[in-house]
Amino acid sequence: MDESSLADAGLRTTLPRRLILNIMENSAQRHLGAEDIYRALHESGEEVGIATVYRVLTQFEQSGIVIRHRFDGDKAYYELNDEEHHDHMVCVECGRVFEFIDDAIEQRQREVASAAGFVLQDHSLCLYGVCEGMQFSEKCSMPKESEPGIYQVEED
Amino acid sequence: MDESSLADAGLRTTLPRRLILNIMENSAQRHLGAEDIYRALHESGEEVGIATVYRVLTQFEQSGIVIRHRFDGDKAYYELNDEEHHDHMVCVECGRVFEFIDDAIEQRQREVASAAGFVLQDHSLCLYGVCEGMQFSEKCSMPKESEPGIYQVEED
DNA sequence: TTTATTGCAAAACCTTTGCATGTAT
DNA sequence: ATACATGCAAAGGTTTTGCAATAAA
Repeated sequence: MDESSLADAGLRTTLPRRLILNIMENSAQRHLGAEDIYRALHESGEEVGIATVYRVLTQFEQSGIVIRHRFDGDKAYYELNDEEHHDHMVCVECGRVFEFIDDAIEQRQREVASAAGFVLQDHSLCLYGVCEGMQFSEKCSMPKESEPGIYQVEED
Repeated sequence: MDESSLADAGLRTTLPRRLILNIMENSAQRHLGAEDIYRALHESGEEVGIATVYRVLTQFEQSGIVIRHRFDGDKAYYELNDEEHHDHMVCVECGRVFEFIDDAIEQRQREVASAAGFVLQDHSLCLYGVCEGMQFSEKCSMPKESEPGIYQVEED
């Protein structure tokens, strides 16, 4: 995912767009809210308006550069679309977001949709619970989001 | 689910609470937004403030009388908690919400969580697509929500 | 130069809250 | 009588929009 994705998406290569793309690529957190990005911009001295952040994120979503999530709260979270579909687990204690892939669930969803005559376009699955780290300590000790963190469960 | 559920929940039996419970029990739509309920109240001549609607729905959720969903948009939808867990399919064309139960998916979620050391508390799964009715006509011809509409897919 | 993009402030939208009044127990 | 519930209006948080100024093509 480099800057050419902007051109590919039919978006002019502007400073705000390059900056936001950069932040999302280099953030320790894969899942960022608009306000997080706005804050990161200002912390690095870049004066980009919050309206622009929202507009850019919306354009990024429409062109497939990012995926917008709305886990459980009232604000949206954005993550780069790495073309590898995954679902999410959110720790209700520490708020951290984990990703996982499970082919059996994916397959089953297709069957459910098909059985109901539904043409499946998309889905969102989010598990809520307490992560391993928070079960035994105040501080979460699970791998950071910036580390490889996709759990692939073995098929039976 | 009758009015005694209010007492069971430790909530005083007040007019607004009875009215809202009634609307949710008798609505053709199982999934209602706060505004929908507010409108229904006013259409039947009951003067209940929108703040009360929100407060009552929050209390209902906290006492397990209703379940709050936040499908994809920015507003919340509430449905009576019939004690039978199910997931949802939302038609992106007509907006109708369908319910389904799939034990294989439920089981697999437990396995995924467990494999990640996660203590699972809850989950939300929503499939998005085009319902059968909308594939062939302008008008959706799928069973109305008020009719029995839970799709139970056979296990393999 | 032409068209898209930005910034600002204002508004839209859904939801929550403070406070005085009213109601259930 | 007491504690809880309500209505109103005001405020909260997030996201969108109008419009004049600016920058990319």
